Amino acid sequence: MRIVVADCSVDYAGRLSAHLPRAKRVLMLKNDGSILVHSDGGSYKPLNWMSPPCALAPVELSEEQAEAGIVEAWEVTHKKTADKLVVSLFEIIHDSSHDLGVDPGLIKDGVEAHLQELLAEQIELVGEGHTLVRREYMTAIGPVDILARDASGASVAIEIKRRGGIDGVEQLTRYLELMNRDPKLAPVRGVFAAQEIKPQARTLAEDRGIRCLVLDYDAMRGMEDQNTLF
Amino acid sequence: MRIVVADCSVDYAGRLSAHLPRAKRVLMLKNDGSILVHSDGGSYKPLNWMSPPCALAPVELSEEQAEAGIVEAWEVTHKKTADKLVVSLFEIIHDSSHDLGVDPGLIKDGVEAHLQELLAEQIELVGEGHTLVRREYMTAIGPVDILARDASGASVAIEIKRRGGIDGVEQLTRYLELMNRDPKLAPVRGVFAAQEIKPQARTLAEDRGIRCLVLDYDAMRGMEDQNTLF
DNA sequence: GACTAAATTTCGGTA
DNA sequence: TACCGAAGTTTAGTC
Repeated sequence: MRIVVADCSVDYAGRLSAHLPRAKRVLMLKNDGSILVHSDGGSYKPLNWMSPPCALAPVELSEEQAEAGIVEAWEVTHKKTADKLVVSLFEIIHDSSHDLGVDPGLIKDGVEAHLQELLAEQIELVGEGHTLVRREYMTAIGPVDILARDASGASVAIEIKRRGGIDGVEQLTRYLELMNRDPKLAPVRGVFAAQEIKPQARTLAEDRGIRCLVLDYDAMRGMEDQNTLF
Repeated sequence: MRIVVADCSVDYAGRLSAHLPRAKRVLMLKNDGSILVHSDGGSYKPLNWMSPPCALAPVELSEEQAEAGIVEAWEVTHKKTADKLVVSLFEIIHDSSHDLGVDPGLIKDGVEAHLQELLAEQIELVGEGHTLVRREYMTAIGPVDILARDASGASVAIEIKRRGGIDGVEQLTRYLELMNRDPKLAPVRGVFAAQEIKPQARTLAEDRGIRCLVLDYDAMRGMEDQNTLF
């Protein structure tokens, strides 16, 4: 990892063309040849970058460039596409390299998977008398998050999302269309369950006869803790 | 902007829980209080981070922490949510601060917007005798990229994507359903135009009677250059 | 490897 | 300001 703080300008040509006017920035050069150009604001997304696999090579300066005050220039080219990033350095303020080694990586406790697990355990939240058939019920076009039966024994397909948007309703609709063609399952009702359901998604879902269910993650987790106490 | 290279471990609790075991990493502390934790690989996404608005504060070390070899610890808390990131530093290898000033920002020449513009100008690419009605034709559920008429005067709704996937076909399908209920427009045919159309998206589109059109961006841009020459 | 769906998405535009 | 869709999305999982 090499870190350079420099007064620079950057040009990118690839899937689009972009230019960064001259300013002081932080350049992070990773070992795989990739580069990130960061400013002092924004979120984690760099102003510009080149993703691996790519290679960085110094550019021989033309007279015009030298006269313009450029002291060094790099060309970072992608190895598979024609993407190219050119960094022109006017002044190098800081330059250091560090051997970081291989990172052990992030360990995360997911949320959507956990939500599905919790709802499978607390399936009665969908409605009284409901029973779980199985999680990740496979269909030809992908797995339905939860397949259950209601008190009368009818099939219920449940799609779970952290944030419920229109795409989730579309996804569930596709599953329902398919499942309702299966005489062993039909009729299948749909339930769209999410921690938060956007108004347009709710409208679309209800228009299609899909019930919406807002999940309280903390309450469900609390229930789980209670259950595991005994 | 402060840059710290350190042997550290990181814990995040917020929308999910995550942990980074002890290793050497680069910590980028931006002026707005935000922090990025980068390793020497991956793409531009940090291993962990805290987005602004947030604040960084040193943590007083407990005896256990000191005995474990922690020399310093930071707590970065989000100002609006309850998100929290804790960085435990075992050894600081590098630490420097730099005043970058405000960045002038990225200037980019878009692609999808440009594609839409080009196709509106070269609407005959959709088919001989086609005429443009308007770009960004508003419907109750959002704007259709292009509304046109074919040689016979029938409406044609065009959805433009850079990469055509299933979601784009779904989007267009929603528009078509709605527009076909409008007697002033119906019948409306659909055209799914993209630089690249995925096979599954093509199948779904054609199954629904939507025509697929692969766009050659460079050729279209070339046409535009020709047109502007005269 | 191709494709799909999720993301602690972030970012920009519009109502 | 909230909502929605795009992103040079990236990333993870499945087929």
